Amino acid sequence: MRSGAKAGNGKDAGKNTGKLAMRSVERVTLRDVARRAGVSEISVSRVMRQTPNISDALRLKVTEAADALGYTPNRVAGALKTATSNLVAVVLPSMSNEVFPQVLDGIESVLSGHGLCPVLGITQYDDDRELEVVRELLSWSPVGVILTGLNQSDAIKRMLAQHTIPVVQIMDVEGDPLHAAVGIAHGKAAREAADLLIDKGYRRPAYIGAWSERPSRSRIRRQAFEARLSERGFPLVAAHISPAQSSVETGVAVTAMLLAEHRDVDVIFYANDDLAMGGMFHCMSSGISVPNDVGLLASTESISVKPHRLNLPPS
Amino acid sequence: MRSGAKAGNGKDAGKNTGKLAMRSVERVTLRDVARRAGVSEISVSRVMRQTPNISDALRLKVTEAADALGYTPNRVAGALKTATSNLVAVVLPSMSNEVFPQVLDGIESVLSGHGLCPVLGITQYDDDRELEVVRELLSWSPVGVILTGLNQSDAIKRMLAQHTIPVVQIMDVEGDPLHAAVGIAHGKAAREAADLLIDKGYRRPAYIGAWSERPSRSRIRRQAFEARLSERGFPLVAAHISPAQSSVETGVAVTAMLLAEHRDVDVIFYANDDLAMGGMFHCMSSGISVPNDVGLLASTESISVKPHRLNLPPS
DNA sequence: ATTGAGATTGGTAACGTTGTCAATACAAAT
DNA sequence: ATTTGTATTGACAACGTTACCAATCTCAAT
Repeated sequence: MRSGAKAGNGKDAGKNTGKLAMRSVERVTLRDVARRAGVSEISVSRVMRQTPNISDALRLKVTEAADALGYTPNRVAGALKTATSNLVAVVLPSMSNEVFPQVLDGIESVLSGHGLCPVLGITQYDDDRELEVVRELLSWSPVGVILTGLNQSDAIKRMLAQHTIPVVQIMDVEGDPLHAAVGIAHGKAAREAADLLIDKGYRRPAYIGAWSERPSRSRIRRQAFEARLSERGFPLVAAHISPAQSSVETGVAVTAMLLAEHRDVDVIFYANDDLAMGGMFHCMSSGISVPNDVGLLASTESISVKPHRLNLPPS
Repeated sequence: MRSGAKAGNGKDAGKNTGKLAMRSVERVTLRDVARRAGVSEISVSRVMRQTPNISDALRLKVTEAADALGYTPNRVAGALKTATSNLVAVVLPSMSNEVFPQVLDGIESVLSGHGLCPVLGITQYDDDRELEVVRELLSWSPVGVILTGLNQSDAIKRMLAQHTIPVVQIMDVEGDPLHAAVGIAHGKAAREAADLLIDKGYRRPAYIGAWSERPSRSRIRRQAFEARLSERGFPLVAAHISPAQSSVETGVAVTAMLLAEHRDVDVIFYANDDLAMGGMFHCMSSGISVPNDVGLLASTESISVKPHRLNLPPS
């Protein structure tokens, strides 16, 4: 597969004398730039890194030589020496749920503003895979890790403890973060949703979920929702959790089924956006008026942040 | 901001004697594992890499020591030595358009099956940013690069020419790829769409786009669509390209506006899924029957692949 | 002129790994 | 017993960069 790389290492001694760099087999290094500029390697390094206290003369010589040679710094070497990088490990469970691309988009835009690069790992909600992914990403000495959810396996926590980099856990804040958590208080949000529905006068609520509730966060939302409804005296009239993957189509199908079986339902709480969108489609195409005939609710977001807890030894 | 990392480097000389690794300040290296296992560093390296010709005795000693110390290989050092990595640079213009998360999902799943990691860069459709992103990602010695579209700037092409890694350009195949292209033949697809509509009997087609047609691919689709319609004798009746960002809401609004102004339109071709979904919503909520009153079409995908052209010097 | 405090440059030695070349062990073939 | 071959292990030197000391050099104050 990766053959062909054995490219003839032979006689490439000819210097680039022209202006445009020819295809160079050997990588252009600091040494090459230094030689061409007639300065030391370390000086080139400093110019490239914008270190303070560089004379204009030196800077000029170096940038000229670097441009001429088409020099690209080798961060791998730099990272080895400094034991840091500009990489941030980002571990997400999936890209199918619409929320994760959005989250990733946000992560990327903030990171890139700080000169950092996200390295992506996707676990497919599989704990073993998550361990592998984290191990893989940690081997690149990232400066930080972003994980999804608060309940990583002990193996992962142990592995993270070997490093001193900050860990941010996203999507959930109801629990104990390793360092910091940013996300949704799912239980609180679901209770607020229940309160909202009841306060609005709905009395016969139903719930629709999908895909065996893989992200445990959706299970937490459902349970909190259910519990709060019961507390308030208006328990769930119906609930259907489809084994199918969450999607607009699933939302259409399950909504149709549920409303057919339970004509008295007056509001439906959906596990996520896709399903709710499907519900909306079903109602629109069936002449069911929303929210007059049936109310639809996808989620109440109540984002909060747990501040970074410094990782100090218990004193 | 990134303070606090200056953590006391002091007296942590105590060996890990317990079973659970304590927070170790120093990184565990091959050397540590080797010492503990009573073998050479290179042997540890070989065991970790599953090199052939290793005795079971050695393998056992090494894995035992590695587990005990919680060793994680340092790929940065490995990458420096071997001048290769398991990273693949992935450069996308955006995460907002639903297609890119899907593409990224596909990329990640295939890559991870081969032990590769995507490193992500997002350009926001900005050529300067694309150059920066590519430079940044190349500095990590990826084994390959995935770019979006076929029209990168010359600066980028020159930079890529410095390396010998394969470049895959996605989303478009109508043009000359650097090495290989995988994507949609946009012009062909749009012409087929035009044919399809006319063959189905539609006679008064309209077009809806958004966001100033930022990805030039959508402009290509529109132009090809328009041209083909004219060829067939049924030119566009109306077109509206919203300055707003493409979204379901924009789709609703623009569809409403267009249908109000042009009651005779019998089919609408949308620049993308989001807009079409908005159009669908508008029709459903306005009692317009699809496809009886108006037909809606988002895209005809006609994926093709240009095979890898080996990067040989002209002979 | 002399001194001293920056500012500016360079030399050297790592960082943790792996390719290359040897060295050893051990079995099979003579 | 000797040779040959193969399986297994090790020593050493890089990979390209940067941290850590020096070594100059400049310029103003003594």
